Amino acid sequence: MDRTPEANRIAATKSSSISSSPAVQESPFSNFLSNLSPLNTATTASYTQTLLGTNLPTPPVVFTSPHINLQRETSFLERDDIVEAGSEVYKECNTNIVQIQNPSFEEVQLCSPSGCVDEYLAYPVEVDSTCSADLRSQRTNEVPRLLHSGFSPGKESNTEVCDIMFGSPENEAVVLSDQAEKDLPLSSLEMSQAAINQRDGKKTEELSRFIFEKVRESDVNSCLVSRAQNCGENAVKLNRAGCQYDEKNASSQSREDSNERKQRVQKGLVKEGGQNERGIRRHLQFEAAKAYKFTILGNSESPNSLTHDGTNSRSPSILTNLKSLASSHFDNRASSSLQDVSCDTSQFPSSPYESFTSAQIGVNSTTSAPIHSGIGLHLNRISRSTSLSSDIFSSKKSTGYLSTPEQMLEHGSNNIAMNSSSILTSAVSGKIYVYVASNQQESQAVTEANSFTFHSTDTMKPPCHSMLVDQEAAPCEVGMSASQETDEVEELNQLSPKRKRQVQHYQRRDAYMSEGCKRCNCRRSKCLKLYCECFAAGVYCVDSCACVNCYNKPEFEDTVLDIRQQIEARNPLAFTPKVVDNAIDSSPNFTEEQDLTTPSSARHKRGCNCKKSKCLKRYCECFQAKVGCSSACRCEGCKNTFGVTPEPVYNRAKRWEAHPAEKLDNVKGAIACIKAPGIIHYSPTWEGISDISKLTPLSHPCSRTAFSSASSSNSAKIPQAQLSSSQLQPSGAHYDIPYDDTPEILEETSNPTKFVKASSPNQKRVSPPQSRSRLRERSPTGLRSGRKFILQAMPSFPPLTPHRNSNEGTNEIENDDK
DNA sequence: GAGTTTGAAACT
DNA sequence: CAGTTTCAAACTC
Repeated sequence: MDRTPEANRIAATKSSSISSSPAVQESPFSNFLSNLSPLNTATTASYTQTLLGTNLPTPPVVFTSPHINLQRETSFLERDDIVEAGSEVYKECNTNIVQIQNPSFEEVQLCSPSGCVDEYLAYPVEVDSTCSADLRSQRTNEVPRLLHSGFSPGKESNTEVCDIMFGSPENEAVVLSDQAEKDLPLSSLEMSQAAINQRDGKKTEELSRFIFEKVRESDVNSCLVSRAQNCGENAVKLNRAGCQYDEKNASSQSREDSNERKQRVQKGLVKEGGQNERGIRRHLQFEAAKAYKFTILGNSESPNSLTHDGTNSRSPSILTNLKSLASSHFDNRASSSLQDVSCDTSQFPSSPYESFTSAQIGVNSTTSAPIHSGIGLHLNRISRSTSLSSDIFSSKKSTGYLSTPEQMLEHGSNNIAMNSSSILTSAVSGKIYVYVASNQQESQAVTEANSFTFHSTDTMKPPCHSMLVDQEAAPCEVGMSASQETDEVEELNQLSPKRKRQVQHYQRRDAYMSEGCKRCNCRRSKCLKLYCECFAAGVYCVDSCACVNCYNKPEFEDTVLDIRQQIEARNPLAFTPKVVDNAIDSSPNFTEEQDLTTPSSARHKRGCNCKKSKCLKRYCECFQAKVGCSSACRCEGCKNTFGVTPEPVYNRAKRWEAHPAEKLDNVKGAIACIKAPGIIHYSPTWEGISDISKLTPLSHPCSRTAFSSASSSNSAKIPQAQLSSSQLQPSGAHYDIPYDDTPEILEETSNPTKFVKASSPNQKRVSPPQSRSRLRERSPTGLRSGRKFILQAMPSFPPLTPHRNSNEGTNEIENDDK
């Protein structure tokens, strides 16, 4: 294999203790960063291994949860130990994961590099996200390397799992044996075979029973979470491997087909729709496909280099990884969230694990699950935030779409692999960009979707999957808090009977059409523009759509992908969830007390721009999403009262007008919050720090409410003195604060007349919608991307705080300047 | 169901 | 980047 300059550089970097610069090398902070950064060690090592063909030990891709360690103020020495220990832990955990052994507390500790169980419980998102890779974000080689770093589950485990999951080898389709001879990655094929088996109803019960039992055995949530940390990553690797196979064996054919289709499409000769996908809405596997394209086609690495380990490629441990993911996701908050938002929960299997895993592997069950869209997608509207669930069903949909084994071979493996990848990347997505490329804004921005997607469980509408498949109108239950329902009932009672019926009609329609259940009616956009709700939501149109000349169908996948890429080129966040959960979106350090399913915590990411509807009609995206308008909105005469958190800005404005003194108190509170070591100190991430900006007169100064996205542009106005006294962590985020999400409250203080008009304060948006997002995207990269961000966002500002680590931060800046 | 309104998306 | 056009959903009648 040719060694590219990049490879040489990395190899050299590896041998030189992985330091980006001499200056950094000398910095304790940089060492600290290196220890915290999986890519610095694990990825680079794995990549080096791949390039050099050496048999280096499996790199310790152990996410040492910088947050926790910072929170606990782990010393550098401790961190070194942890990282080193992580190498062993990594292997240990892999073994345990594959074998699905009964977890023990010791194991939990092993899997948790910092030795703390609660850390991952407290930061499930971080844990998951760090283990995931948004393949779409692979602007660098980092992720591919990471994904293909040595993961070699035990053979016994392979056999065990494979046999149980897919039956004995003799029962397998020819595909498997053929692939086995070639020693090709079998992940996707196995998935395909599993789907076939499941479709035939041969293995469903056995599979489900196995999964559920195994999951029950692993009943220690914390362990599952910890496992998911590694499993998520490994699963991504495996999925990636599956995509590889697709690339090698299936993509050429499909690409020919797609090119041909594209040509026909351009000529308008293609007959839209196909029998094979009739009645089935399949999730667009944009991210997977994009990742596949990028990493395979656009990456300098040859496909072969991507898979350096046959065992890796064909490891069935993806299933166990999936299980672990499922376990982790259903664990604690995640499980409740998914269940809460379930669409027709009666159709769910008794066990969420069972349901989740079954869906993932393409079981053609009757399980009805949420679809949500994708980038992961993901309900570009509300439901899109349910990437997890939606992606789950994308797999199932693919299964349905591919009705024959031949199809599975030709398309299925690819699709399923991508689906799997999608599942994993989106479900556990979040902050992989931290380890990808600190300056990959687009990647980060796009990755945000994943993060939001997974996090915004509160807003997810279970994709009425059965409906999508069966084309039967099984109304989704609109996720809504009890209080919200009560309010709506009261409002409804006050309406005239006629109006009441109308409202009820809309509510029913709402429920039915709630994200994932949408049908478009496009006529001129060919369903290839964001006008099309299906396209925007990352799903293919279904037969029940009334669209005309629709190209948003599986057979036009390449076209769809191309169009989507074009759109994303214009706006990287175009396909990200429009509604995000404040709690999740804002910070990974949310607590158990925070109900992720509370719509009130959601907000429209970019905000609406209503002029006449007063945000009281469905024209308003906020209203449609049943979320309150936020500072991100530029609406006029806003009367949107949806949501409690964030409180509608206009309400806050009014309140502040009425109680200017309260504003001052809250400013003080905000400052106090910044200063509070016990509150801010534990969260070294940007997200956590950004919470400061969410202080509102009505909420606790340190609560994660009423996020003000619009404040970012004004954030530079924050007095440095306020921050200089803070106990912020020495991460990049530390310096991000004043330049991004400046507390709206602070600005309002100096401009009390700002809210005379009952409208969103962000009518005068200073920065593009994605600007803030990008900044915030960059920020969570925290330790990794801090330097980049510092350069870009605050080149002229000195370190803001006398924090003990401020010197390191200064060094970082200085180093970057050099 | 036709026509109108609305606001996001796309375009210039 | 602001203004305009296009588009499809939402809404009204």
